[in-house]
Amino acid sequence: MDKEIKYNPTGFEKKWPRKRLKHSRGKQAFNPTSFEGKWQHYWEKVRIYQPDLKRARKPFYNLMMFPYPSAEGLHVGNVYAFTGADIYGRFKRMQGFEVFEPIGLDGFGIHSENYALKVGRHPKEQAIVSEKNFYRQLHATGNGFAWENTLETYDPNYYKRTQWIFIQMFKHGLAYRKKSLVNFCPSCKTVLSDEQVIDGHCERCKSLVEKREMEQWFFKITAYGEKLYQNTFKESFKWSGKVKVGQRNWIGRKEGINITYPILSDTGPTKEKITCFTTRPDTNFGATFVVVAPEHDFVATLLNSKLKTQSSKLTEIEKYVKRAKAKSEMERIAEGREKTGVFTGYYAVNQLNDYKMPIFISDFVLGHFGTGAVVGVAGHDARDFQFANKFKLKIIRVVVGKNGDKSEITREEQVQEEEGTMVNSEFLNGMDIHEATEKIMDYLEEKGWGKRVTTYRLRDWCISRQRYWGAPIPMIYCKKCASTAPAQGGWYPVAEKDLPVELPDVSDWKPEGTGKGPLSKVKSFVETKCPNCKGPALRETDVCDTFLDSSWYFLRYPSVNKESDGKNIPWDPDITKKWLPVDQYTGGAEHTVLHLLYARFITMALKDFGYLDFEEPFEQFYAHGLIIAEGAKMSKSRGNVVIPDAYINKYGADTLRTYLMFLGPFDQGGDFRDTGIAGMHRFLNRVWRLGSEVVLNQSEVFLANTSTNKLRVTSSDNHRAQDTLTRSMHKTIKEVTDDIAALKYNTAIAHIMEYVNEISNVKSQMLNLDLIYIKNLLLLLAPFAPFITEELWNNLALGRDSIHIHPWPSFDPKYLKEEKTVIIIQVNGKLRDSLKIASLEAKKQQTVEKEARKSGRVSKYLEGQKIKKTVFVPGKLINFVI
RNA sequence: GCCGCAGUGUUGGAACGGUAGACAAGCUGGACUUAAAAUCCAGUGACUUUAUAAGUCGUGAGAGUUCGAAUCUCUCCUGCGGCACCA
Repeated sequence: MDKEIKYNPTGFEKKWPRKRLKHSRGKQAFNPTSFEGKWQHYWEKVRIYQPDLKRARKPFYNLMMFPYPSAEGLHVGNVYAFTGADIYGRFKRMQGFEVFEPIGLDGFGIHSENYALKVGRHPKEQAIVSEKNFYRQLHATGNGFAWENTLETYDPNYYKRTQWIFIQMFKHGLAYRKKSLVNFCPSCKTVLSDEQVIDGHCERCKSLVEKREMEQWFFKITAYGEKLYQNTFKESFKWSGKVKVGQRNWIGRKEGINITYPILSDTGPTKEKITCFTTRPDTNFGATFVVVAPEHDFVATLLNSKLKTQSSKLTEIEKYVKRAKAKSEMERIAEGREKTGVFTGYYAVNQLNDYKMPIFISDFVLGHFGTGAVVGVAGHDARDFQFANKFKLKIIRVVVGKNGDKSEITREEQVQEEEGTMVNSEFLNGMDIHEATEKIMDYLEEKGWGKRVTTYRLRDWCISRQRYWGAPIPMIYCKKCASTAPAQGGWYPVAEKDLPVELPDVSDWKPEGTGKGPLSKVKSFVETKCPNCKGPALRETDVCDTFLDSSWYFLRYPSVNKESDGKNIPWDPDITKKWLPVDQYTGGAEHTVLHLLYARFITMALKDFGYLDFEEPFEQFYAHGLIIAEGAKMSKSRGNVVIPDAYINKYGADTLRTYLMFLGPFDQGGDFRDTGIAGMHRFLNRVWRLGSEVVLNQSEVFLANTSTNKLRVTSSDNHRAQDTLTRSMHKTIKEVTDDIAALKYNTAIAHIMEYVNEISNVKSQMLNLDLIYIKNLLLLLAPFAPFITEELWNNLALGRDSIHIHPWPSFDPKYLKEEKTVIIIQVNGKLRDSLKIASLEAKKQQTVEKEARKSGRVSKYLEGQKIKKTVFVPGKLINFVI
């Protein structure tokens, strides 16, 4: 316990604060606006939130997801997220860690550009306006940000490094161009990544996404699928459970087997083969058909007549494939699950039983999953059944479930997808499906008909955007080199010394949807020299997905003020070694498969390139909850977006912060209400009044007992009250410390409130209130309400330095032990009475039992009854079973 | 359909298998005030009642484990979030 409670005018004057203590006898009204600005300014001036990045001994990197600035500014959801993260950082700082808590703006990208479009301003001009507004608000919320390390993704000094990362990806073969069906948002007029398509709609503007065949830049995230998946199971990977599960689901790892079947025509064997991926090879004796996706190579083989097909059949196939490819996402959804397809005229041979399985083409099979071909087992897969039913294909039962039903499968409800025992499967008969799966896989591999494989749902990250407001992709295309060195494809990265490829300042920046970005119209930008042959060449005119900007920003923050160009990498290696990986990352769960996956991928890649020595960027990730308003998610269209400014002006940032944290558990969010915030303001006002009752004596400072019956307080009253309060204080320190460590802010605040109530209760029995009680109250409250605690700390001259760098209070366990313990008395598990006895006695069954029987409330139940059993929990309860 | 999370007073929410409803909000009554605000005090799960006291019920529904269940197990219902024609 800190003993420094005496007022020390000399030490106090020297360093902190400059303002002279006012011996305010009269109560000052609680007026947060009168001091919040002052402290924010002062904290920055004396740099209490600015750790020594080079020399820190106990570094703690406390990161929160930076906001995308747009629109009207920060909303209360941002304040919620940042406050929750900040409280943890402040707690760590007071525990002696050198906490680095940076903030910046994710201002590049479609979100900000769409807003600029809406308000009719150039994105660059809008960025200046937004930046100012966001930083003003972020200052006002009272977070302990390292303001000397801000970054903005649209700053050329930042995005030149984003471009550098692109180049490294290209050089290491992880960035490539590919023509394929991509997601296209007709409203944003650009392509999107799979992760940015939510339920077939654009993640940003909610428009229905179309499929278009276009050539785009991709990042080979699939190369890291296995690692991205496996790392989530490591014990050191301390992330919110649902985010972990979300990542795993998105990656969609599946173990199975690729089975290769020879292809027959009507006339006999061909040289062709077809490979199907399945996770259920155990059912393969029941396979009766094969379906391939319209994009499958086999279809091409038919269309280019490598394999002969009747001309009428060929026309039919051509028609089907054309229609399937033209189908938009919208039409697919509209069609539901109704199965369509066309028979190819060829058969695949199931070599297990020589069954001739007709080969169909159908768009329910996805070209990009597995091998793009599936083997149909209609009896044990609902989709296969639907298909077989429609095309009148044979259905064979090979598994009998728990219900023992061995009948023929003729209706969809009978399809047996669960556990069971094998039948009609020769050497597998009688085995359970898991045993059979292993057995058949061994068999197929032995025969050379199949090979065990792992597949992933995850697909490569489409990085190109046909927009203006982003980092230009730093690539150059040379037609001449494309013909002389076709292996390179004619694409060369911009020389690193020429970075950044600056985004030209143009007036014609709006997206057109032609498949090319606005930069393609800027001749002076497009025309350049080939880095290879020095001849005329053309720049790439697409810009990077904004998620690339945010996939590495945490690497940059600690190095913001270091040029670190000696090593030619975007961060200082020594500083990075000291601060990374991030110790604690806090953000919204909506980024489960977007930002978090990309950031992990980029980090892994950079590690493999040798630029980093860790592969997971965030040791701990905490997903906070969502703040809703009037029972619904905040959105502009609903008109229920809560802007914090008015509340900060009216009640102060402390009230808003503490109120938000008191709403409920931090990972659950809550509903924002005006009545609740007024209640929190009342609480802080009580704290304020407690702290304002200061009286200076000659050598001592204490809180005067203002109660009217002070004269009647005896010294034994005083002693007893002191004792009660001391116990309460130590208990509160323990509870609040434990709760903050577990991010249980709502209960931490409740415990502080209880403590304040306790002070109020016993105050009238005390001659004066020792300052230690107030001091610890302020320390516990400091992470939640940084301004009011600092102001009172200063007014009461409680320390030489800011409260926010004062050591966190500790508790003495000896005060946690109560002298008397309450023992619960139960009869048959029902509460009948309670007993307050000395703690030592409470551990002895004999004494407790004797005392318990004395109780009238208990004895009336025990009378005339035989006690079968007595359960005694020392120090807790006694239960008579009759 | 699959996976995850949740369901407790009027409301937000507390409760290592051991006093359900901490702490708040709201409401009711009272004190102070010319009045209001602010502040302070008291009450506030439902029901029975002989009502300053005693008792019964009560944590989405039902079963189970246990001396004892909001908490553990199973089945079901509802809500939220994620994935979804993924083989």
